[in-house]
Amino acid sequence: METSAKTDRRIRRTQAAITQAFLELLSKKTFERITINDIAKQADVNRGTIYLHYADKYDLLNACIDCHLNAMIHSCVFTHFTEHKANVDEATESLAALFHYFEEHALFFSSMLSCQKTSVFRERMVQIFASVIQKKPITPSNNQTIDKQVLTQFIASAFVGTLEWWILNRMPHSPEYMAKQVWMLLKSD
Amino acid sequence: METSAKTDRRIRRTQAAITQAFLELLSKKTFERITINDIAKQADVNRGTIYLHYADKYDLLNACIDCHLNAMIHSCVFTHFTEHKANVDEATESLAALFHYFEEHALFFSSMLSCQKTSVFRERMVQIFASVIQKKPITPSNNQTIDKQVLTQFIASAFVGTLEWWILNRMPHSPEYMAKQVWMLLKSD
DNA sequence: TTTGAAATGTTGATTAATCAACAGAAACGC
DNA sequence: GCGTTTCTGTTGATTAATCAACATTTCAAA
Repeated sequence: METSAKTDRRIRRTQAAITQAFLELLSKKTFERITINDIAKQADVNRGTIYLHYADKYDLLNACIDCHLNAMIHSCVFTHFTEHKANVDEATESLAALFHYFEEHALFFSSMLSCQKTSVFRERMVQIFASVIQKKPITPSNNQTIDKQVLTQFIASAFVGTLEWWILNRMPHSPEYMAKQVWMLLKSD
Repeated sequence: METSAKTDRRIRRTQAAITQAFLELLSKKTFERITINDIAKQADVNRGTIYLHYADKYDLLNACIDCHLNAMIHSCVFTHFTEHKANVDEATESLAALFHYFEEHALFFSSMLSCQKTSVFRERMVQIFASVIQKKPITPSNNQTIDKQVLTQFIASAFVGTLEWWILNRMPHSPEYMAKQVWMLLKSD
């Protein structure tokens, strides 16, 4: 992803404006009711310009999902809690950071999770978490005959499902509390 | 000032970005210490682009002054307090709105007033207030042999001086209080 | 159903912004 | 003082964004 290194400043600016405008609109309207005209007006960009970057609003949606999931992963020092040395403090801090990211962008995630494309978005969430988890040597303990892939999918699904529940139920607990709870559950595996 | 009607969207955007960046920088550094590079970086604009719109940073400063003084005049329903029917409530409300505008943009005005170009900025302030006052039929009462121009200059100077004192002394009174006081003084003339 | 308004996606010509490179001026530390 | 760095203002070639216009399509209301 050699993004911002050499890309023209105008491209960076307009893409940022478009995606931000799109997210702003997503906090007011549902995805289906958002038009290209709306986005262009909100982003202060010519309507035709949007088509220079995205085929249609579905393409834009996917790009936004990519961007956001990527930002989410990078927002927390996510690598910590999959390391051998299971430093409890570091791990829960990382998890809390992740929950904080969700809290901060709750509008986006709840929009994504509550619209028709729920399953698509959930699948992509699980996928990206699974790929992150898979990169790290997980669960040195309890190494009975448990398939690594199965375990990865198991953890990722549990994680995403918990996040989804937390977001859609308007975050009934604090990020720190959730981080603690999830960490305890992860350790027991 | 047929500004936004037909001007290219890109011009509007970049000029807005540049002037806003300039104001943001003015709240941190003094004018003399601000470089074109700083402005370009803050505005996320190529350095050369600035020269497409402004000859140098002094030209930019003047343009910003124009813009800000214009916005200030239009921010309050300023016409009220120069009308015949001296509705006290409306007048003080307008004045309070004006003081509120100053309070909100105190950083800009204090930067302008406390730098070397104090006199230039003050003169322009007096000038614009005088032109606004002059447009309206003022002081129907007490119409002794008082030259209208003299009166205009008198009021404008008093007004600007009071604003300047208020800003540079870190706004020791509330906008409402100042509006009341100034209105009482204006009525006595 | 028909009509009218708004959204879509695309086109070509035009314009603004970018980038890299330049030479000269000012500012800074040694 | 001198050398280094940074800022300045300008250049020309290149690219991205704009605008107006177009034919379709969608959609809501008469």
